[in-house]
Amino acid sequence: MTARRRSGSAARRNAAATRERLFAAAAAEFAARGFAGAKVDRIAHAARVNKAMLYYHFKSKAGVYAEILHDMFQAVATRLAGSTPPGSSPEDRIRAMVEAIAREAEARPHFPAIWLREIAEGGTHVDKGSMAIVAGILHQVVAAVKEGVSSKRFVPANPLLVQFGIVAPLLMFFATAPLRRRAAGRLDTALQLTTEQVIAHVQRVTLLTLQGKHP
Amino acid sequence: MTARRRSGSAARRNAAATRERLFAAAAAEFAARGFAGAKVDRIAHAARVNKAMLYYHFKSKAGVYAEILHDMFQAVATRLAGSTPPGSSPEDRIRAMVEAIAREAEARPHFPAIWLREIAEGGTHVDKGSMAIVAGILHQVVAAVKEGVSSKRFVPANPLLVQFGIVAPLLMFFATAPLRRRAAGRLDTALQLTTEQVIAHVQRVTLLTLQGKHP
DNA sequence: TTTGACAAACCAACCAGTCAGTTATATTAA
DNA sequence: TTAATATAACTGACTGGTTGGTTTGTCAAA
Repeated sequence: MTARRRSGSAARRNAAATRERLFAAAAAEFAARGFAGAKVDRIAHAARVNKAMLYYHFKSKAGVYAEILHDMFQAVATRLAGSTPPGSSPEDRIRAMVEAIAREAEARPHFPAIWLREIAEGGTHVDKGSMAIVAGILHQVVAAVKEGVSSKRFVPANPLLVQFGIVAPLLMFFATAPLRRRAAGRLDTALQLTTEQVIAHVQRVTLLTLQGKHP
Repeated sequence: MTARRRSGSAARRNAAATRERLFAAAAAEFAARGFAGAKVDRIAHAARVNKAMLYYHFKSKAGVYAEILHDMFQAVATRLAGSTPPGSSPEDRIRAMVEAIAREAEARPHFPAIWLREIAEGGTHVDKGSMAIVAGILHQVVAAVKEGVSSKRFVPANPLLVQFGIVAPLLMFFATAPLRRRAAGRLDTALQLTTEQVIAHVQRVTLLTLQGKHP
């Protein structure tokens, strides 16, 4: 036992936990208000610590943000790598891509809104390292399409459009989740969706596009 | 001729033109930096007028923003209304929807980024009037899908997912245009795209989804 | 001479980041 | 075991700079 603490009360000092709370509060704040709209004071308040703690645990406001971005993209890349064993078919790799993004977006509620904003802003805050991870992820789609085409499983298609067809609807779906929850009452029940339905739909659309004939 | 002006020089006073410049500068600023990140001083400077002019011509920073949003959505709605005569087939209405958004996004370069951010933010800044216009646009997809299904032209599909499948890739494509232009050199030529290609692709994907069988 | 279009200067509020301390806990010494 | 010491974790209060918005006055045109 390394730390003796007063029985029945939470630890009053715990650097790792505090850092974690700051990180989570910052992610929520950035997702809801964007980098410029996010206030350090509000993040600290939500994490129940003094603002100075953010500067104790992180380099700066921009520093936390960069770390959140990196963590986000790394999570997708890791999940993707773990779900596509070498030798997977192009179809499976497309399916895995859809699922990896969707699952990670569901697990990290702030992920989609932050990514969407970053796209709107032209990736201003994305550092080299994070950019490399994203490029790596996107490259996998290019590779899968290319392989599918050369093995005659896929009709030729612009990989960038395939990208957008996967990433954009997923991000939009998960980013609008809070909005749709708020409108749940007024919303037609036919418009309510589960993650599974969304994954299945995007997988189906993407593969239809890649395999299908022109209508 | 209502205004006499010094020969060879631009009019020094022209309320309509000034207002227009402010409007355009504000749209660019909001698109590039978001509402919170946008600075009134920078907008005024870009419009080559004093900051006080923004408050002379508009109610407030939020006021200009609301007007830009309204103008944006109104433009899409108007174009859409003009391109779908009563009696159009569901297919044509889907095609028209794709084209209306794409054309208007191309005509107003700030449109996609602003819309994307607004989605990420849960429509915080969207007033009642604009919201009604958006709802009207989105309702047309619901109606087209419903009609297509009941006339056996379409396979049943969740209209919300069809929405996302249309709007999201289009917005993402046009919002990343500046980014892609910047990376033009490093980008594979195979990844370069024209508006026509994008429209055709999204139309094709959407109709494949609505007509196609499960792969 | 009146008025609409404009700018300089100003203000109060806000905000990222800092700093001089304070307190809880771990370590060491006796 | 305990007292003394060290230091990691933390806070309140502050600052310099920024920003949305206002006020007051100027100037061109009718």
